[in-house]
Amino acid sequence: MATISDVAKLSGLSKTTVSRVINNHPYVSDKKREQVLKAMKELGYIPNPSARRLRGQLTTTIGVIVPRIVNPFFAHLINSIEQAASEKGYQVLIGQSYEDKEKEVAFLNLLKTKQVDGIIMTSTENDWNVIESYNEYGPIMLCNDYVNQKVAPMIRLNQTKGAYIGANHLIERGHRKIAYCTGGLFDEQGKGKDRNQGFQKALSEVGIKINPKWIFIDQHTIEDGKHVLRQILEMEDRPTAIFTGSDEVAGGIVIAAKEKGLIIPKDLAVIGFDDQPIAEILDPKLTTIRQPVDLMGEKSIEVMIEMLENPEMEIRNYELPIELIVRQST
Amino acid sequence: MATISDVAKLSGLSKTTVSRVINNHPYVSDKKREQVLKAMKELGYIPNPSARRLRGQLTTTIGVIVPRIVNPFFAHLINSIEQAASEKGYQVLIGQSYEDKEKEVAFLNLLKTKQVDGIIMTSTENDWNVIESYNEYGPIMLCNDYVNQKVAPMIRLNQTKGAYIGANHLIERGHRKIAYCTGGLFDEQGKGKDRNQGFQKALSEVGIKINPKWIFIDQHTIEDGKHVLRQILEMEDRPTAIFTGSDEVAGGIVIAAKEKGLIIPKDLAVIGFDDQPIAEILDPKLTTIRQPVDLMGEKSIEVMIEMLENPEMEIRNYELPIELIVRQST
DNA sequence: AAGTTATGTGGAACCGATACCACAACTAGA
DNA sequence: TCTAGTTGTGGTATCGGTTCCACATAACTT
Repeated sequence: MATISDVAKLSGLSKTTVSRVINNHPYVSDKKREQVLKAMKELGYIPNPSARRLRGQLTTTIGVIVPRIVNPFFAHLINSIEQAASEKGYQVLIGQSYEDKEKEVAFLNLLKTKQVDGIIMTSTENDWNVIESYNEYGPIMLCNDYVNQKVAPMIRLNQTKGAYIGANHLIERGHRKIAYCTGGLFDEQGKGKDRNQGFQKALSEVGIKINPKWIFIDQHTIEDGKHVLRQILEMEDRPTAIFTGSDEVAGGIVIAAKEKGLIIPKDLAVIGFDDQPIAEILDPKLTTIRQPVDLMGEKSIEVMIEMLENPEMEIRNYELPIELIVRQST
Repeated sequence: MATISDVAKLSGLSKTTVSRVINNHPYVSDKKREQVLKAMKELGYIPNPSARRLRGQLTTTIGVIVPRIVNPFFAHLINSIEQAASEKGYQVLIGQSYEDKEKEVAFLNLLKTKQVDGIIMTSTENDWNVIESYNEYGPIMLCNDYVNQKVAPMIRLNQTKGAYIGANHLIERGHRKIAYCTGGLFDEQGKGKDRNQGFQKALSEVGIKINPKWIFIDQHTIEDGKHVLRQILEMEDRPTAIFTGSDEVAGGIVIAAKEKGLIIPKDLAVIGFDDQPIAEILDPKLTTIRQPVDLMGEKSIEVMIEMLENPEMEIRNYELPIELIVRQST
């Protein structure tokens, strides 16, 4: 592998001049610039990122933490972040936390060792005070998930509103016995709590009391959804509609319901969250709450680069529109 | 951020000794090892990977190229590779080629600059002679996709057999008018060609001639599948069954067919490929050919590490089982 | 007892880039 | 014409590790 010294030697110039050409510094004559460029091409030279990272500050790499890429929502989010980043000349380093605190910390350490310039977190496992301690090594921001303190820039959706319009839609369809599936455990802060609030608000506004038996927590996958439906079938007093925190769980419910001979939405109305591809694949197609993934990615990169260029930037939240997509499952 | 010198100073020893402790070298007395460990903990020291990469050889990082992570098949493949890698103490660096030759080359360059120890390619965009030129900088292997020369270790499935058993299944169900969707263009080598052969073999064995009007190339997405169905509907002489190169295309066909009032499998039998989650979500559930993603990931890492440890290793192919999953769409 | 070999430690060069500093040459203003 | 500023170039220290080499001491051989 050719090094900067090889290029310097071949072009008959110094390493400094070569470095200036690489980095588009001023004060290099056109003639020597040409010489360097020619030598670089001839040798197939590529600067060694390790050396640059070690010496310089900027790595032009942004880290993105997701819980798991097999979740299509996050796959699409990564995708949109990467697209936006590459337009700005940044690379993206993907890390999966697998919902594990230690894995998350391991990834945050990339900031310490200057492997990435900044980190976009799409989920948080550790408490904020743990994460915060890494902030001195580089900017950290949140996209999708959030904490309810103004500690870092956040790209967020109004989850309260999302859950509210979803629940409201069910109420407008005439339902009063509404079940609720959430991904989090009890979620003292962040997405889960806000959705809970939106859901509760919609119901209490029309005087519906929530039946605690119809609350399902820690539901994530299609399998979880199937299991929820089975539980519902065993109840004497069954809900007529169900609000879920993800299209996958909703999908599981729809699939299992059909297997058991239920008609959707007549026997059970189901509403999802995210507007993932699965929502259109299901039969009946899923009514869901759309999260604008592409916008989220774009905005994240925009804000991240702003932070990188101006570390003293004011911390603020960016709220993106959330929208109800009515299809056939309600 | 603490450096090795800080640790050396605090423990009252030399950088050399600290380095030996980090790397588990012999010839360090227990007493000094303890001192170093204590100092490391006290400072929250983490070795800087850039510095290690720059000087040393090993990066304990393996690169994986996929076309795009939003394709669930590849998301799962990455996932299984990452799981296996992390068990062996390796990290994984994910690169998306977006089916673009230049992006693929850019990723291969990580090998040149010692950012990764080796690369696992799950798809190939460039000709092998382009890719081969990077082989001198580190091991390259193929997983999923392959070329028909014994140039690099390959983890592959017998695609010919896969297509053969799929087509055969349709024939056994009584179909003689069978359409064919493939992902590749004309695919002079690799997966596409082998599948074509398997498909042709099954048909010609029972004396069926292929109708060129029923061959659809370059089909990848759900949308593509919908489009294929519309084309079929416009034909005077329609196929009664269709073999597709991916569950997504098959899914699109199923969805569009239902919209047009066709009954599957009565009016049209559909068979997919990959056994992705979508196969079980669809209604009717998709008959498909399963690729053992978890096995593929495990085996890839096993072989990659073997290559890293023994560069002179014999090049061979590893064939994994492929299997027909019969559900409701045929 | 003298000569090997095994064990333990530190100094310093080195990996490949960047950036500070010194200096040369040229341009412009007074 | 002289000083001050602009433009262009190279030498060298530096980033944070690893590794070669020299050297010291302890443990075995004959």
